Order: sequence, then C-alpha cells, then structure tokens
Amino acid sequence: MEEPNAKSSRPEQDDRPTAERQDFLRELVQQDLAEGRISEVVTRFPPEPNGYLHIGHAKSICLNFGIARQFSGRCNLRMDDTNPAKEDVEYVDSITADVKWLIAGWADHCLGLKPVGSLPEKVNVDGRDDYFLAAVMPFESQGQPLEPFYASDYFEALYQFALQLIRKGKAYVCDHTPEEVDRMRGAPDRPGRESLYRNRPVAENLDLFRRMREGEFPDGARTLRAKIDMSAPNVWLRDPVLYRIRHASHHHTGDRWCIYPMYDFAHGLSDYVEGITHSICTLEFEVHRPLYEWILQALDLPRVHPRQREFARLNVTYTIMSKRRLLRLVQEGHVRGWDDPRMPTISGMRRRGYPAEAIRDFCDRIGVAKRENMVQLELLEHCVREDLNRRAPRVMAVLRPLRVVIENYPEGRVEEMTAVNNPEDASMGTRRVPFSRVIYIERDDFREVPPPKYHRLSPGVEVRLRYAYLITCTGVVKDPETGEVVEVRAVYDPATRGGDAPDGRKVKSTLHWVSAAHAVDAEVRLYDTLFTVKDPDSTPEGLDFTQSLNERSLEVLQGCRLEPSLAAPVPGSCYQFERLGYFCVDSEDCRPGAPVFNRTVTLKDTWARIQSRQSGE
RNA sequence: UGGGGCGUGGCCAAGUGGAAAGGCAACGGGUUUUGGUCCCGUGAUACGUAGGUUCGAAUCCUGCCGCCCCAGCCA
Repeated sequence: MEEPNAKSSRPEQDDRPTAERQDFLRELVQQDLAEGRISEVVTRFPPEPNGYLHIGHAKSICLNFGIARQFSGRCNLRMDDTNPAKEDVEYVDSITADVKWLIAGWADHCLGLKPVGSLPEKVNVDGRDDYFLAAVMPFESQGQPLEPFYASDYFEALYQFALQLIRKGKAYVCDHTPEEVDRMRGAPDRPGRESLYRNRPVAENLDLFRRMREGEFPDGARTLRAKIDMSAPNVWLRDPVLYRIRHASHHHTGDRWCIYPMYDFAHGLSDYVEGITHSICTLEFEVHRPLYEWILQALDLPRVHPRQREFARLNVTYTIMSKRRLLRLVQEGHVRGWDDPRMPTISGMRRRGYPAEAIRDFCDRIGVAKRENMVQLELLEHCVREDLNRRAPRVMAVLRPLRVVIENYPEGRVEEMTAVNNPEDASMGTRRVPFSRVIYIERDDFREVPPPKYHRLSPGVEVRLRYAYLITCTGVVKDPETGEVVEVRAVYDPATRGGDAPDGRKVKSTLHWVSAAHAVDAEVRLYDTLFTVKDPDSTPEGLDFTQSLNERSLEVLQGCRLEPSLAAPVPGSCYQFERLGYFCVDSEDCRPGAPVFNRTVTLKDTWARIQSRQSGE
C-alpha cells in the first residue's frame, strides 16, 4: 500500500470512482474550496467512548472519511471524552479497532491520528494566543506509535480559552444550584431570568474559576457559564453551562482534573485545535449551531473556524440504535456481548460476517440528507449478499441432515466429484468432493407428500445431487414409534455422473449433499432479527423496548454435516453453503475439529416466498 | 401557542424554473447442475396541501396541514 518510510508523498487514490457521490454536504465543501475559504478539507469522527460503534456510526464514518477521501483531505479520529462518568478505555479500544476495520483498504490513507501522548502546542499568532495539534497521517508516521485524538487532551487549552472568555466578560462563575438554573432557564416560549452572579467582576470570576479547578468546591456547587442572552428564543443561548465540577477520575486524564468542559464548549474548540474545516454531526445538534459559532467568535482565534453542518441519523428496520439501549441488551444478557452477531454494532456485524466493503456500500446507497428516515434491513442484506456472492467460495453443508441410502451404489465405493468453487469467478478453481452410498441431504429437501410447486425429492421423483448423480426416491424408512421419516431410499443412474443425463432428460431440482462417511460435524448458529417489530425504538407507552425482543433471534444447530474441505476453516472466513446462505467461521468459539459457523445472511429464497404465499392464502 | 428543521412511488434518494434519475423491496418473464446469481419487463398524469407568480414550477412566493429536534451541571 504505502512505503513505510516515505514521508514526502501521499499514496495515490487508485480506486476512486469516477463519479463521486454528491450530497448537500459535499456541495458545501466544494463551495468552500472554490471560494478559497479553506485550502484543504479536514473532517473528524468524534465518538464518545461510552459504548460500541454501530451501523449508525458507520454512516457517519463513511461520510466523514468519504469526504476526506474525495477531496484528498483528512479525517481525524477523536474521542469526545468530556464526561468521566460514562467513559472507558474498553470503548476507546473497540472504537479504534472498528474504525480501522471499516475503512481498511478504502480510506486508511485519510485517517488522522497523532503521536502517543502529544498535546496541543501553544503558539502566538499576531499577538493572539492559539492552540494547535497537528495530525500525523499513516504514510508519514515513520514508525512512531500513534493514537486517536482525545478531547480530554485539550483540557488545559480549553481552560485557557475559558479564562480568555472570562477576561472578555463573556463568561462567569455561577453559584446557583442545578435546580435553580433549571427554573431560571425559562421555557421555550418564555424568557429565562438572569443569574444573580451574572455580573460578577472579572477578577472574582477568574479567582473562583481557578479555585474550581483547584478542587475547593464540591460537585455541582458552581459552574462556569457563557454570558449570552437569557431571553434568546433558542434556549441553548440562555447562558449555557461551559464547565461543571466533577470529582471523578477520567479514563484518559486520571485525577488531574475535577472540572470538566461541557460538549458545546469542548467540541467546537476541539475542532478548532485540530484544524477541522467541516464538523459534521446529526440533526439534533442543529439547534446548538448558534452556540457553536458564538463560542468560536467570542474568542480571538487567529485561524479559520470550523463549520458545523448536520445530517439525518440512520435508522434501520428491526434494529435499535440507542447506545443506552444497546448497553442494556448487553448488561441484561439479552445478547452475548457487544459483538453478538445479532447486534447492529460494527463488531457484531463483523463477527456475523458482514464485510466492511458491504457496509460501506450500504452507507453509500442510503445517501445523506436531512430527512428522517428508516432504511429497510433488506437493503443492508442486499449489499452483504452482493459482496459475498462475488467473493465467497461455495461449499456443501447439510444443516438438518436426513440420511439417504443409494441402494444400487456399491458399498464401500468412493468417488471424487469435481465441484466449482465459485461460478462467479472461474479463477477460484475447483475442488474434489467425496461421494458414497450413504449421504445426507437437507430434511427440507424431502417431502413424502409434496405440496404444490415442490420441486425437490419425494417418492418416485428424480432429482440431481449437485456435481454427482441423478437419483430417484424409491421409498422411506420410518421410525415405528413416531412415524418420522428417518431414512430415504433411492437409486442412482450410473450414466449421469457429474449430473447430466446422456438422454438429455431434465430434473426439476438440484440438491446439495454430504457423504456420510466423510462428513465434518459442526455447530451452526442461525440468526434472525433481534426484534419482531420494524421500529423497536418506538414501543408504545408503558412498554419497555425489550418486550419486542425476538425470542427466536438465535437458533443453534448441532450435528450439522459439512463437506470435508471444511475440516479446519480459518476463523472469520466466509463461505456460501450452497442453496442456504452465507456463513462465516466464528472467530471466538471455533475449536480445531469442531468448527462453529454463523449464518451471515440467507440466500434469497423463492421457494420460501411461494410457501408463505400459499399459507397466507 | 417560542425557536430550529423536514415533507418526491412500500423504503431510501436524485432533482436548484423547461417533458419526475437511480437503488432496495414487490410483481411478471428469460437463462441456470444453487427455487442463488445474471438478464429483460412493470409502476409517481405526479413531487404534503391550497392558492399565487410564469409561456412553463417538485423547483420561486404566500397560507394551511403533518412529522422531527430543543427547556442535562449528557454527547
């Protein structure tokens, strides 16, 4: 990809599509470039490390890195960690890994990181104090260890900026209790009341703020507030809190601080410190934009200000996106962890077998706009199938085995049949699959009494065993107790080796199979949606969202039979089990000789559709 | 009833005054040793609604309706 020690030149963007996606954000960026307001594009992806990244974050990652990539710019990964109570290093690690995985091979050359431990530098530009922290791009790292940016690395700079605001008379220390502040804020249609401490002298504010930092006051005793306008129609302009006191240790700064900046104060200035040009966030922050701009303008900043713009967050049917609720699923044991393959988390999707490329394709297809939206899960699944269809090797696996004895096939004889690995890609070659007298087929592929339009095996019917022979069912063996079919008897036509009849006769279906004597035993996990309703985030009043959990979201199958080529599969690798779906080797629970597969997604199933239509009529 | 947004086919989404892109889903057909893939075909006389401007409006103006966000010392 890139020369390890080449600092001079950027790697080429070789696979850039000719027609890049256009949306209102890219238009704005283009315009800013054209007007010379900026000379390079720098975006950022700023998650709070208080949970794992999910498909909604993927949209934001693809947007921010996509813009950086398209305009030969950069996208900084930044932990927005200004609230010590909720954040944890476990999350910063997972976030970092997930981002890298998602952008790998696509935008990794745009990922802005910084040397481990580096802090913003104080510089003086035309007599004005400035703080700046340069990013290091992967191709210029020269082997030095890098890490994400952290808002918490700017606490000192932020403190200095706060001091500046106080000196300018634009911020003050307020002694009101949280309840008082609440009451005095007024209502959307009613102006608020000014704090009793609003006109405190600058010197007193400076002293008090310093003592807040020193730890002289308990949590909640005082805050630093911006002095804006208590009667502003936009409530975020009614003297918002900039700093609060929290005697808590922070995952990144330890016990160095007991005052922590609020989002609105920290975010825009963090953007500024990193030289971000476009700060893209979700719609709910739109009402914060005036405050974002007020803060930047209130300070005497020598460099160009970042611009905040908003887009609509992603919603997907049958899934929840709230981090709080995802955390509950994990904590209450409804799933087996953040990376449970049923989770909409990036790590869950990865474990499920969704390729990063498919997720990116999905994010590209859903577009970016400001409209509330609910994208159908089917689109995501389509993207996954499309990608896997191209890349996944085909293989035969029987999930619910039904024994078939081919009566006229010699006992003890084994033939090696030639199977193609991927009909979409001849370069993936062929393999040999053993065939013998006793095989397994899918239970679902046999019906003693076939329903209408059923093309598969039933008494007297001839079908093809893929890559092997045409067989005709001659009878069944039933369990005398239950009446259940436990074995199918059949005869084969020796003239049809490979699956074609010399006389040109056709059969209606082709079945996958596995030779009983050669089969590999495996566990296969089938997944369905985690919820039974399209919009689990909006459960009716009084009900908890967990009540729409799908109790059949996981089905574990033991004793599945795989063709022998799957005896020792590589964890994480994906296969198409012919006629069934795409399955990937579980990266956690696989043991040598005991493979575990996750069903990534089924194949499209016309027969299932016919059946449900039949039962619906 | 304050402020900020948004309304184009089932779901996304282009469109920026001159004959409503595209994708997913659905349905029909063809090919097929995966009821997969692939290929072909079918849908808004219409862009929340009512007016207005214009030779001409989804695009401009006005009113109305609907939905979302904002009163954390969360982000």
